[in-house]
Order: sequence, then C-alpha cells, then structure tokens
Amino acid sequence: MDNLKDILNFDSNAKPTSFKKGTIIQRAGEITSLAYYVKKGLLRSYTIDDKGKEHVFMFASEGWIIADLESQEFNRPTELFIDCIENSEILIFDRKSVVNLNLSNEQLLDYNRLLTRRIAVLQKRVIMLMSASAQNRYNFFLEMYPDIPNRVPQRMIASYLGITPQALSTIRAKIVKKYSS
Amino acid sequence: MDNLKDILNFDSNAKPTSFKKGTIIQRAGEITSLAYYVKKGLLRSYTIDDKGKEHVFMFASEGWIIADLESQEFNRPTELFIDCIENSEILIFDRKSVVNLNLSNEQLLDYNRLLTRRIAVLQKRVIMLMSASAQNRYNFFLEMYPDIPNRVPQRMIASYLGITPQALSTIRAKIVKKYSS
DNA sequence: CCTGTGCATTCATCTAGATTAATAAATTCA
DNA sequence: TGAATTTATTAATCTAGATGAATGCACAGG
Repeated sequence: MDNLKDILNFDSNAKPTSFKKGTIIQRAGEITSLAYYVKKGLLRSYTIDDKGKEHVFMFASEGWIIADLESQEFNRPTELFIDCIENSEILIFDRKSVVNLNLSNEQLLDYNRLLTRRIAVLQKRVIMLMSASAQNRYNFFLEMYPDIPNRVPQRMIASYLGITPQALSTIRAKIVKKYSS
Repeated sequence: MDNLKDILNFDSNAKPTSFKKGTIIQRAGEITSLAYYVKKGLLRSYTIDDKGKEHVFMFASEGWIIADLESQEFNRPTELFIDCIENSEILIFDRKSVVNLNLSNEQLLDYNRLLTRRIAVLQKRVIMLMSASAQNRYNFFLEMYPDIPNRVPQRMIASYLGITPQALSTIRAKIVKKYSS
C-alpha cells in the first residue's frame, strides 16, 4: 500500500469534486492547508515570477497528491497556483486534519515512506537542475514520466524542465533528426 | 520537539563517532541505508558528474541529519558522497531500523513533520533553481543559512548554488561595490 | 462553419554564466 | 618555517539557452 488515499482512510465512496480543464483551484497569495488527491485527470502546480513567467513545479495525474507544502509548513501564503490540465475529479482534504485521523502506526509509517519518496524525487530533480543539460533533463523526464508528455502541452514540459518552449522545440528537432538519419 | 535525535529516541549518551576534516564518510557506488546525525561539526553531500565536477546537494551542521534518501528509497547504490568540512562528531544510524524502534504515534507524527519540512526546503530550492538568477539565489542562501557561509569555502557555496566559483566571486565583487559606493 | 487566440516551430540575435588562463593569497603539512 | 597545494579573484573568450519576431497550425467558442 503506497497510495495516500488508502493511508489516509479516504472513504472510497467519498464524492470527488469535478473541475473543468483550465480551472484554477488554488491561487498564489491564498493561505490554505488544503491538499488535492487526483482521482481522475491531471493537475499542475506552478509559480509566476516577477516577470510574469510561469514555472511548473509539478504535474499530478491519477493517484497523486498535490499541495504547497512549503508555504503550509511555514504558515505563509502560498506561492503556487494549481490548475487543471484536463477535466478532473479531485478529493480535497485539509492537511491539518490528518493529525486527528487517529492513524495507526502502520499507516503513519506508510505515510512516512510516501513523504520519503517525495524527498527522493525532489533530490533527483535538484541534482538534475544543477548538473544536467536541458537535453539530458528532457530525456530523464521522458523516462521517469512516460505518460505525461502525451497529456501536457510542450510549453509546460519546457517550463517544468526550466527552459523555454523554443529551446525544447530545438532539442526535439535534434532527436528526430538523429533517429531519421 | 523537532529534532530527529529526540524523535528517534537516541540515547543522549550514545558515543558519537569522530571524523577529521576532509574525511569521506560515504562514497558514490556504495549500497547503504545509513544516515548521519551531526552532533558537532559540518558535513556536506555532493555528486560528481561525468565531467568530474562536484555538485553540492546539501550542507548539514549541528542538529541536522544527512543521507541519500533517493538511492536508499529505490534500493540503488548511492550517487552522493558525504564528507566532513570540519572535524565532526556524528551519530550513525541505520534508517532501516527506524521501523523497529516502536515509535509512538506522536513521535511518528513529529518525524512526519520533519520530513514535510525537508520537502518544503527542497521545493523552495527547485523553484529558485528554475526561476531565480545566480545573484538572487546567493542572496536567498545568505538569508536562509546565515551561519554556513563563514564555515564553508566559496567554491562549495558556488557549487551549492549551481554556478562556478568565478561567477560567485563576480557576484560578491558587485555586492561589495554596491555597498561602498 | 468561420474566426480568433494560443501553440509549436524556426531563425537571428543577445546574454548570463561557463571556460580558460594567469596571479595572488591562504592553507597544509613535511 | 618554507615549499607545495588549494583557494579566491580578475579578465578574455565562448556557448547553452534566452529573447524577440515571424509563420503555419490546431482547435475552442460564437
């Protein structure tokens, strides 16, 4: 069991909230302790910097959970927007209430493992951002999240990788050329 | 209580291991589930890329814990070196044994909070790497870890920020110039 | 069924930061 | 203590990827 839904005792009949593609669920500046479990569909979280440029922090497809742990942990207004890339069904829960769920030791250990895994993923991401070329980061992304590229516009993948859509386009052109020669 | 040592029931009289400055405690390629609690001194973890270049992943001073959660979580040989920037006293423990400690629910929740905090820090780091200039990253680093810069050589700070020592030197020169004009 | 708005791509140009190299200052250690 | 090895700094050049602009496409909404 490494599914947050099970760990947190979600009622499997709990009514998910439906959101249409494009809906912004959370806006930077809000103070919230909500988290979003994706039952169906695809969400993304992102910041907008002072030049108005978007930076995708993460994608969340079925079974994933998405939230701004950073601002929640330090009780600050969130810096992350969260919106729907597809029509989605979401279970919304309050992270504060997790303490009151009276989870078993086993569940807590599982929850723990999940958090550790998240740390592992972020560790990898930091190291990649520091040491790998855009080209390598893209290849790694394709391997790591093979289902995402087909569901997400290029510009968002570029943003996740920390490059411009133009740069990603060039990288892709190079790859095509390589395989057709 | 947000100190791993307390949470994990460390015997406060437990004998720490002493390491001399420069000692490499862990090498890339090893398979291990060890973690290092810094009782005194300063450690760092880093990768070495295929061009032989070091990339500092994190620093750990007193009270911090350092380990390669990524490779441990996925049972792969570690990619991180860990070494001592100062003479250090370290409590070594096996992350696998945490499950057997029979921690109370409260301790597990605390441990949870600690992991969440770590996620928060990494989230911030990823966003900074994607969206902020070297200049801004350096300023943020100084604010966030005011004690580290005095204990760590410039080149390692540069490496942590994802830039070359030369670039950091230039940034610092600019700052000095700004304040002296 | 159009029509407009956003998206992907290509190309020309620009720039933050890398690389290389040379010098001076600080540390290490025999 | 003094030679050898790191480290920090400055400056000249180079480059990955950014920026800006133009073109053709896709498709969302009237």
